[in-house]
Amino acid sequence: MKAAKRKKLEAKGWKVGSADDFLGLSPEEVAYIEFKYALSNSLKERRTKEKLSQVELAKIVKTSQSRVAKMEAGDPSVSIDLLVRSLIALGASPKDLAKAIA
Amino acid sequence: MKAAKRKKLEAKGWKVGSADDFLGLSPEEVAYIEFKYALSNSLKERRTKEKLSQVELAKIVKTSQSRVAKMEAGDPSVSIDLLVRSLIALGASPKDLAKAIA
DNA sequence: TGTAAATATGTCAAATATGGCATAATCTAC
DNA sequence: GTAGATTATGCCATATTTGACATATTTACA
Repeated sequence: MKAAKRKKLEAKGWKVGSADDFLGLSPEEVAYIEFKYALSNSLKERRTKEKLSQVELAKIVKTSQSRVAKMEAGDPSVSIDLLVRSLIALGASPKDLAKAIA
Repeated sequence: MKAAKRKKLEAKGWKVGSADDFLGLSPEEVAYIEFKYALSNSLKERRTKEKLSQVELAKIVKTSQSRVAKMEAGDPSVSIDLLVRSLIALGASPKDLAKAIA
């Protein structure tokens, strides 16, 4: 992992370095983060395709606009659970979810 | 949803009825639960295929045997995050994950 | 059968995620 | 430009998830 990307992740609050404190994330950590990013992107895609604002989506998912923003930003404070529930609320099927992460 | 299955879910702690208090879960709730079950099953499959005990897997994932048991049981107290992290720790690729949930 | 390994279940304090709120930054038409 | 809408960021009290532990139950096999 490049130092620049690493810095960016650290600045965003990712806990980097539990496995290797200098060279970067472990493959497992990378895989996990990429999994989340994939869901984030899929969520943003779906929302914009439906021409919903974050406020409108927040209402549908019963959360707040700020949390929707954090979901789409891949903020480390948001769980995969919330991302999946939000995608489902937007009508994503299991196949859609599979396609998003594969 | 059948009353029997419903009772079983309720007994296990699923919050049933937020949408429709008698007839069952909302489609979104069902989709979410099925998503989790798919990951649970995939985890158990992988673990047994690798001939690992729950204790051994717990060590790999840095959790406890009891939590592994709950993961595999689809216990409502376990998050998708933990299931995904565990699957990744067992070597599941994004494709594997996609296949598990599709 | 007994008994040892494996798995399941219940509980809890600590860690993490949550919605909600305020406010800042950014975008969009006029 | 600037007003209004949208999105981003920071914070916090509450809620949920966590690993760990004890203990119960089931399984495998002599």
